[in-house]
Amino acid sequence: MSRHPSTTAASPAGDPDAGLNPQQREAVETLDGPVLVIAGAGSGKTRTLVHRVARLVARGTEPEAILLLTFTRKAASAMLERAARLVGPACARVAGGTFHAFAHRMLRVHAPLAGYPVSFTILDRADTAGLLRQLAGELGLGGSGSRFPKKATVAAIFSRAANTGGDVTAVLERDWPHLLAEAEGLRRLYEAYTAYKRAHGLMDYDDLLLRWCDVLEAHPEVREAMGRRFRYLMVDEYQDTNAVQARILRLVACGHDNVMAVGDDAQSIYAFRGANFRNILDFPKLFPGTRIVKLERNYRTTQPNLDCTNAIIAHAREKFTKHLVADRPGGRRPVCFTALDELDQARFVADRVASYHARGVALAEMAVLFRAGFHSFQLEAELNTRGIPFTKRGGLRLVEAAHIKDVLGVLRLLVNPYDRVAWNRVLQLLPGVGPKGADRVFAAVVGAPDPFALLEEWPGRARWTPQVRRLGAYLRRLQGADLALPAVLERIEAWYRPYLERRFLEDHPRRSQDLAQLRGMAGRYEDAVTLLAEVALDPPEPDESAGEGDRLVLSTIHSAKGLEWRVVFVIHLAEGRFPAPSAEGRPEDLEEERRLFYVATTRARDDLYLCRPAMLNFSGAGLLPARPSRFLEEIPADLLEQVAPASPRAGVAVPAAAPREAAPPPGTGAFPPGARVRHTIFGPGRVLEVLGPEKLRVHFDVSGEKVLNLQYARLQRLGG
DNA sequence: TAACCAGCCGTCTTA
DNA sequence: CGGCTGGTTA
Repeated sequence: MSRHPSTTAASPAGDPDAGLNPQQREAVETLDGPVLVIAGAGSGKTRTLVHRVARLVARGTEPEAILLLTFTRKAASAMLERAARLVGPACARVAGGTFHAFAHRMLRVHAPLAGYPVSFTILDRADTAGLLRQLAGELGLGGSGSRFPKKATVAAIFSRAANTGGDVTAVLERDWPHLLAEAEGLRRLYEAYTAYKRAHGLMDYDDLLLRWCDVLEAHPEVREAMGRRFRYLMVDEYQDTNAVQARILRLVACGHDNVMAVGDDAQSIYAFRGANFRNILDFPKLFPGTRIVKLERNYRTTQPNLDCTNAIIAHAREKFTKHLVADRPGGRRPVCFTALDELDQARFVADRVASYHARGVALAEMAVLFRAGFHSFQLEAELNTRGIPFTKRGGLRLVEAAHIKDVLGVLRLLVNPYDRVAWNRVLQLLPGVGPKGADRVFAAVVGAPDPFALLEEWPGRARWTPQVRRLGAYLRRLQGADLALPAVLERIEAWYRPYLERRFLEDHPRRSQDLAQLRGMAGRYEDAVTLLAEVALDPPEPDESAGEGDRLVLSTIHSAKGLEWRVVFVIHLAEGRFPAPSAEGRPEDLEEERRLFYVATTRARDDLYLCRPAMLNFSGAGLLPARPSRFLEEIPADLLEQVAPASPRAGVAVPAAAPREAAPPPGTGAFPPGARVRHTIFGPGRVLEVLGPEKLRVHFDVSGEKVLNLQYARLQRLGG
């Protein structure tokens, strides 16, 4: 590579790095060797990464030799576009994407080294749940009325086990002690699940990273080739990586150690997915000689907003001490709005949005953020009635809908005719075929050299035999037709239409629009394998192709990571909503909830609104007074401008006393016999008997009967 | 014995 | 809206 002195990086417009502060410059100019950038929110870390890419290219580094790993593929391409504007179109050739996409791309070549076929299939969450259900059934676990945990829990346990060496019992002891009674069954299921995936060419999200890591560890020639191919590695959002990702990074950087990791420990919000923000602390151990750079100047927002966000993170138990100082002058205090209820909150947001819009702020420059996907339902309704266009990020996605999965299931069979999850789905579309019938057909498919031909000559005498034969013939013809991807999808849709109409009597027109959209996206991908991987790893958002025009952004906080808007509303800042009830009683989870609140509030450039409804609709229990979120109460009152509803709406009582008084610690009166409840450790259950003013006998779905003392027990009322 | 259907329950975040 | 349950049907 050429070695221009770094200070003379060429640019027609003079110094392209003008305007960078000394810390950013230091990060940009340290081109060789390991660098760790601890960056505060809004400190211009994207800008820093962009300039470093530009600097590398300007001094003659081949763009293909630079690998930029970011949280989403979109973040990578946005950065590369900016870099291209800075030094030229060559930057577009920089390799970039998520760890999972990178691992997938590499495994499409090297999968056989990990004992997998090159045409393996990726299992998403629902696929995993379905497979676990089947395997549990085969092992005689988890029948109705048993105490076996829910599939989502099982999947979480297995994910953690896979990432920590495969010891299910150890994981249970640490994180799910109340499930230790099921350890034996879970261990058997884990082994069956692992063996099954390997035997049938299926990988879940963890496998993509783990198998790629295995290949790198066992094959020095592969990792040396990686080291030669990618000379410069950059990782954004490093606080959200897990131990396996750190190992992959270590292995891919072999031979040069030119790695820059950028992250903010205060914004670590993916622990539930195995991310560990202590990774940041360990980076210097992984890469000896690491240079550490801190970015503490904030360019995004104003001092009053920053005072508020600093106050939030000051309560974090564990943190690097970073005190952000705003670069921008002026600004006003964030507004804390106490709404009567959820409708009032929705109206307030819609009013303000409309008035900003009238004053010239584009809708797309404003965002409403919330903890969970369903928290925005009422607001969506309000926006619809007022005709304010919006787009929603996070929550349920196009590719998770049943009809899309049906169509993709057929595509998966064409790619991998031994994909059990796909067979299951497709076979059960046939009227009369249920789980048992699908199992029987699949059992024969496993040993068949040509599964489609086998179906064509299906010998069974069941009523649905002709349908199975027709399906086999159809699949064989489709496979032989050798069509381009959009044409294949068109054929699948035509075949699927009768089933669609049968299955979704009410709303098949809407669903078939989704299918058309899927077909439209298919043109972008070269083959089915790529489409399926993209859909699993980086689900395309339907709105970005169809969403012309100016739209307000509604987003979960997780999906808002790394983005910013002029005006930000955070809604549902009430106990019971935020922090998430499931974090109750788990100090580590509560810390993560606080960091999540921090991420939300640091998205605002100009105006920040913190909204809390004083009354909330709790499922089953009805409308109840809700205390403000504990995180809201941690902010010193003088840092916020308090706003209450102008006039109470008719028919809605405003709780007169402070809401904290309005909801005393619930006595047994809140839990009558028969009520559905949830306990932080024992999970859901039903009240059997009230034994005293503070004592209840409860039957828990998973762990059976317990006597609880309400003075200590954290019990939550559910519907029912 | 397996599939189907109606009704009920509860909803966290995600590559 | 989707997953689960329990009763009904072929």
